[in-house]
Amino acid sequence: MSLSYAIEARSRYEAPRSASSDAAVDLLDRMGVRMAFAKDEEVYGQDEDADLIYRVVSGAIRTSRVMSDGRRQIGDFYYPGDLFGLEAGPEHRFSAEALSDCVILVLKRSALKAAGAAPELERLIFAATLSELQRTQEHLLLLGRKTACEKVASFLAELAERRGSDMVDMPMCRQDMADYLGLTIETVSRMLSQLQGSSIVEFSGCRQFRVRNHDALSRLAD
Amino acid sequence: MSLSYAIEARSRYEAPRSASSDAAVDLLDRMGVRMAFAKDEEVYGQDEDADLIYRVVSGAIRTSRVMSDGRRQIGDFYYPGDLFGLEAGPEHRFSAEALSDCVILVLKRSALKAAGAAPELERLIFAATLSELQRTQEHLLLLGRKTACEKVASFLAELAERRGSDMVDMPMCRQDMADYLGLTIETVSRMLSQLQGSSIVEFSGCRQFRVRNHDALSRLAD
DNA sequence: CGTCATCTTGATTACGCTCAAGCTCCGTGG
DNA sequence: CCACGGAGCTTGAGCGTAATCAAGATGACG
Repeated sequence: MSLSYAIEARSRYEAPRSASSDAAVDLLDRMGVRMAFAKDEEVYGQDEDADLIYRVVSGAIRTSRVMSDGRRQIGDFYYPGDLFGLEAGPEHRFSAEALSDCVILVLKRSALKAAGAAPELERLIFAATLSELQRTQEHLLLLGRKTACEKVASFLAELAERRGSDMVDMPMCRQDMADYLGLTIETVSRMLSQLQGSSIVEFSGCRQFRVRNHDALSRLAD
Repeated sequence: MSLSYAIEARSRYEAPRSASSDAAVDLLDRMGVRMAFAKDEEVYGQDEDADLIYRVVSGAIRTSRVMSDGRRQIGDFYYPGDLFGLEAGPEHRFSAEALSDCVILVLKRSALKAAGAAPELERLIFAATLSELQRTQEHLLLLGRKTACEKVASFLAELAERRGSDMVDMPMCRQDMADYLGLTIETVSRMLSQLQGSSIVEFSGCRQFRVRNHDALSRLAD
C-alpha cells in the first residue's frame, strides 16, 4: 500500500479514477467472484469470520449492528463501486445485508495477499479504508451532536450530493434511515413532513424526492 | 502523565507486537521528530493541511470537531503508542489537542513515502487505520443507540479494560467525556453518581475511580 | 379490488437538556 | 498554615425534544 493516499483517495462518488486505480479495479474484477444477493439477504453476519472482502457491482448494501435487546445501528450504506467488509480483527463486527437485489464481487483476503506484487491493489484498499474512516467520523458528529431535523436534512443532502441530481430515489426504508440516524421511524417521518412543509424538499412517493431549496437544506445540515 | 500508560498502551488492544512491527516502530522513531505540547495546546486544527502523521510518546490527545455554533464532538482519545492524524483527504476534518502535557512523535508523510522500501511501515499504518475504523464503528453504536447510563458505563468499562487495572485515572475532564458521549456534563455527572450509588464504581476524586462490580458494569455497557 | 406492509399523524410520556445554585478541590497569597 | 478565589464538578427544578403508544393513510402486489 502507498502513503500517497492524499492524491489517490478519490472521494467516493465524484472524482474520476486515476489510471492506476482503474488498473487495480480491473485486477479486482479478475480476481473476484460475482455473487447475486436477494433483497434483505445477508452477505455476512456479525461475528462471522472476515476472510473475504466485497465490492458492490450493482444494487446497494447496508451494514448493521444489533444489540442483544434488538436495538440496531446502521454503519453505512454502500453503492456500486464501494468496497466493504474490511475489518481490523478476524471477525466482522457489523453484518451486511442487501438493501435491494444486488450483485457483489467477492474476493478472498488470502488471494489478495498472495498477489502481493500488486501495490496498486493495496493502495486502493488502503484508500477505501481511509475514506470509510472519514465517512464514519462524519457520522459520529451527526449522531452525537445534531438534532433530529439536522440529521434528516444531512441525510437527504448527502443522498442528493452523491446522486448529483435533484431527483433522488432512496433505496432504503424508513426503518433503515432511522437506524442510521439514531432516531425512530416516527421522528424521521415527522421531520420529512416538516422539510416538505417548508418547501425544502418535495416527495413523490415515500422513496423519491426532489430538492427544492439546496441552500436551506445544507444550512439545516450544517 | 504516568509511566504505566507508556508501558501499557504500546499496542492498544489485542495482540502483542510482532518482531516486524517492532522494527517498524523503531523506524518510525528514527524518522520522526519529537515535539512537546502543553495541556490544551493544539497539535493541528480542523481544515489544516494533513501532511504529517503523529504518534503519542507520552501524555494523551483528543481529536475533536466543532460545529459553527460551538457544539463539539470528540472523535477519540489517543494514548502512548497510538498513531493519529491519518486522513483520507488533504485536510484534517478534526482538530487534535493535548489532553495533558505530552510528547508527540511527528513524521512527514512525504518522508514516509520516500522510505517506500519499508513495507513493515505501511503495514503498521494500515493496521492502525483499520483499528481506528473499528473503534469509530463502536463509537457509532454508542452514540446512536445507547442510553446516557449505558454510554457512561461503556466509557468507564473501556477505560478500565485498557488500563487493565481496577484503579483508573482519567486524563480527561467531564466536558471531554460529555462531548465524546454526546451528552452534557450534567448528565455525565448524574450517571457517574448513579453508578457510584449502585456500588458499581467508586470515585476517589473526580478523576480517579475503581471498578467494584465488573459484571454489572459490562452488563450496563452491553 | 382487497390485503398487508410501510408510512404518516396524533396524543402522551420520559429522558436528557437547560438554567441555577451549591460544593469540592487546588493553587495562591496573606 | 489557613483564608480566599476560581475552575470544575455535582445536584436540583423545570422544560423540551424525541420516544412511545395508538390510529389512520398510503401504496405495492397478488
